[in-house]
Amino acid sequence: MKRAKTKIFHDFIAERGLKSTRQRDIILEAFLVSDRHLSIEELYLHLRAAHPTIGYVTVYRTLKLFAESGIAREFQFGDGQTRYEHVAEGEHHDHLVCVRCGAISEFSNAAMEAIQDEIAAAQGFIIQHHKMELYGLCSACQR
Amino acid sequence: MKRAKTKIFHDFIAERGLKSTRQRDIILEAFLVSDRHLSIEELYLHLRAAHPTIGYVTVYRTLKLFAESGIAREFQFGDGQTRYEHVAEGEHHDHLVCVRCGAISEFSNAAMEAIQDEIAAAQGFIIQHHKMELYGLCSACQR
DNA sequence: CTTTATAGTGAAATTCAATTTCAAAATGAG
DNA sequence: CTCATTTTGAAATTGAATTTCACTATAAAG
Ligand SMILES: [Mn+2]
Ligand SMILES: [Mn+2]
Ligand SMILES: [Zn+2]
Ligand SMILES: [Zn+2]
Repeated sequence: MKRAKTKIFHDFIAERGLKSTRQRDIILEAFLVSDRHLSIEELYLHLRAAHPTIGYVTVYRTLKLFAESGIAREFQFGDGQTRYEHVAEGEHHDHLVCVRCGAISEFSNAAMEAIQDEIAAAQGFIIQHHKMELYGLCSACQR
Repeated sequence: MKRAKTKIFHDFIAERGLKSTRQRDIILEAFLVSDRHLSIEELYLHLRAAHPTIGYVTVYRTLKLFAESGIAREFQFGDGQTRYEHVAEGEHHDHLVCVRCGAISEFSNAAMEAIQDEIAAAQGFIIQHHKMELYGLCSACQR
């Protein structure tokens, strides 16, 4: 799946007449290897260890491109930082966010998505995307 | 219900040893009379017409107090502004947000809330609050 | 009706992540 | 290789949220 996302992004770059650069490849690799919901700052700091010359702005712009190309989703979990995760085509899940430790876990529920469609249909509304997040205490933080 | 919220807020003010001020009463009245999802800026500009001396910061701080007292909820619908709406005790609803005209409509669905509880229970997660928003085109914007 | 301690107000300053600007560097088509 | 175009990264800017601070208002006490 990492290979698939890499291809999707490279195709996107080609289609748009953009250029393939060393920085984009490095950022893409680091992003795909992570299984976290990374903020720009976090990914930038992580990269800086091995690649001190890559700038914050390049990480920022590249994550935006990932989202545009379809290999990433952008989130606001309310901690003041925009976060990104890589997702496979057609895949979808929502999140549980621990308000104490910040841990983020995932779930996917067909019944819930079906209800959303019903609600929208009832109001003649066409859904483009949605936000479904449960905030509270993860099991580890309940002690 | 406007009376009820006014009382709740005044009780809150009293309990916390805060003071009753002309500004807070004016802001409360304007807030309760509206049925919109107001940003700080919007409420501030609206108030300024009749009360030019009330400052933005006071509106900001007062809306925060409303939220703390339980008569208001705070939202981020992704347009870069924090929004507030007044809600009755125990009442709950979620939102449909039109990405074109910004219209916000509401819904409430017991089955959906029940599924949320199941999902959290399955992961041993304790929900404190949630975010459920459907983004897309309202019926008026589909032409 | 004072006095007085405490809270509130509003303008201005600050914060901070996001975004834009710009001059220099890199890419890749021809 | 050449050259038009894109990319990069540092620095500057933006904009909403938040804090600071000197002054004012509130209300409890006398
Ligand atoms: Mn996720
Ligand atoms: Mn609402
Ligand atoms: Zn936790
Ligand atoms: Zn609309």
